Amino acid sequence: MMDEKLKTFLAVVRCGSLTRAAKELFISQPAITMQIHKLEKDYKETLLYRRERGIELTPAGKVLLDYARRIIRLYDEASEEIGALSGDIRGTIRIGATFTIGEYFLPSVLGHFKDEHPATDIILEIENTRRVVDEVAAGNLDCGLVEGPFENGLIYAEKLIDDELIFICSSKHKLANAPEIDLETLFTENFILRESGSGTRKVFEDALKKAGLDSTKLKDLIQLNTTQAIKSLVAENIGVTVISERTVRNEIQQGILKSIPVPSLDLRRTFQFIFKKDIQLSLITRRFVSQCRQNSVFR
Amino acid sequence: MMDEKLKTFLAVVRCGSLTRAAKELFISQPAITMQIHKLEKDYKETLLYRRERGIELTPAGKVLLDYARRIIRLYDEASEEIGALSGDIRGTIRIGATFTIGEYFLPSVLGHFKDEHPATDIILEIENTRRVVDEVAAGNLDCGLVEGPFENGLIYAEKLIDDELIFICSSKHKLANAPEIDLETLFTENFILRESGSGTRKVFEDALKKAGLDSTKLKDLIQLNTTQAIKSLVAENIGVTVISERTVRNEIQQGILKSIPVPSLDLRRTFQFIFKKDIQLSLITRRFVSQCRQNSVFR
DNA sequence: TAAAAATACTCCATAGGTATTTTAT
DNA sequence: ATAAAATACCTATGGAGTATTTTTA
Repeated sequence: MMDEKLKTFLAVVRCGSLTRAAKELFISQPAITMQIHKLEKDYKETLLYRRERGIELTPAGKVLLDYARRIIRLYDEASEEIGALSGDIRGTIRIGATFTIGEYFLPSVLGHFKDEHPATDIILEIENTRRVVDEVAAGNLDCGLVEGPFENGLIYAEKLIDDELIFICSSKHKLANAPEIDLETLFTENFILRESGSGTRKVFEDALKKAGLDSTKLKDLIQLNTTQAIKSLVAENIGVTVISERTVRNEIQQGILKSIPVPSLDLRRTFQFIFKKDIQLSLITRRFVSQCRQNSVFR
Repeated sequence: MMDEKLKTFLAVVRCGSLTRAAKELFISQPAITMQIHKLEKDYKETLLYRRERGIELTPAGKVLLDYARRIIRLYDEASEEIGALSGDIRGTIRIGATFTIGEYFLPSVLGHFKDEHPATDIILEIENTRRVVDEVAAGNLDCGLVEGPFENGLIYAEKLIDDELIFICSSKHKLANAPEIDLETLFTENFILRESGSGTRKVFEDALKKAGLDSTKLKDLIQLNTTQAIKSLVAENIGVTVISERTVRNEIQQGILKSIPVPSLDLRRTFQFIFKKDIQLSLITRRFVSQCRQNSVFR
């Protein structure tokens, strides 16, 4: 089970000698020799230079070492995951997220996750991108969800989704079927926005600031603290708003809400999952990651 | 070699029956039964519901199926890669890249790649992000390098680096030690830029356009078609320029060039490697990807 | 020449084969 | 009733052990 030959190969590399590996694995040294010979016969390449004091890897050995580690890791993860099928998964997961993702997207994911894994403890730390990246790199967090660019050689990043804020109005609004509109014209409309400090509001204000504009110019501001309430008010044609595209995709398809095209503003950002490179993720972390990938808020 | 039991399990799932799998693998049906029983004993879980017409996977079977595929894929890749160590790698790699990456970053990578793998054919298609994404998703390209956000469920994306354009001047320039500067002030300086159509120029003009500004306002424009020449002119204090940060990192560290902080403009983008999901990359593609990850232009 | 790896030889566990029975619908 | 899977039983391969020789710096 689980490819004893590859495990032996890993032990030999780790120990630097067949004899020491034999002691570590509690089998005889000739058994080790045989297993390595079998691998060398299978791959038709010498894997080890036999030196007087221990061994050294050949180029083929180096390639196999990399693959052997990944293969054995998968075997381990498979066992662990199948073993965890019966019985609750226990343990703690430490997640880092930026404000936008942590407050806006994660609550529903964490709800589902806690339902399915009631015996786990979840620690969510909301910080800015730089802090999340640093904490993941330092090993203080199991994974992170960030949207900004960052530089850190210890981090492996995988794109989750792109998020885009769009301007919307009711289908009865006078801008409902308008062609492209500039920001000055749009700013004369009544705006309904999330409160200051909300993720969405922050994305919007940051983009305005980057474009050299001032959000205080917005007219007759109505503030609400839920996306749903804002959508309802916009649908009632009380005003317009800026909102994450994926939260209104259905309403737009049904014709209840309309998107207002504003070409001069870029409100897109890429949500990324980040992990510490070369670290084996815990079972519970892998579960969380796979739930995020499947969750509808990230599709 | 290569875990016959897992291969048998995959064949059984593929065929939907032990008997059919036995025929496909040219071994007896009881042999298949035994191998599956061994797996079930190892993992202490039933893997298959035995139905009258063929089999169905249990939850544990589904988990193992996923891992078995990944494990067998790694075994295949290991064999292929070790086999390729002696003798040139042959074949064709079709790479898609955006203008910015394809013209600006890839040439040096492709140079090295062709040196190390002279027997390969490289097809580089330079298109916009949307086209590259679509062609990779359609299977017409082996991989893609893009910098923009995109939406496509068939695509797996992995961050490569973040690229940032910065404004620079000579250390003798009057802005060399200035604090934050707004764009209007900066635009009164002599600008030295790449020609229209260059990747860097396009990033810059796009960002200006997004910020509602006009690049034609730039004063006394000098145009050159190489980054090196621009760096030399800026160092000679002939003017200022906007340039990819990583191409001047050394000169800034040595104090030859200075970065001019302009807070109102965001010139960052994330370079991403993209692949078609659930497709096994060819050996040559994997080699190219690993060379890109290691190449200094992406660090 | 001394430590480490390879070989020689024996033994037994296990994987595979054929023939047959049991199971599930 | 019948197709498919499980079991019984036999054989042979190969992996592990001990004892010993060969290799390498």
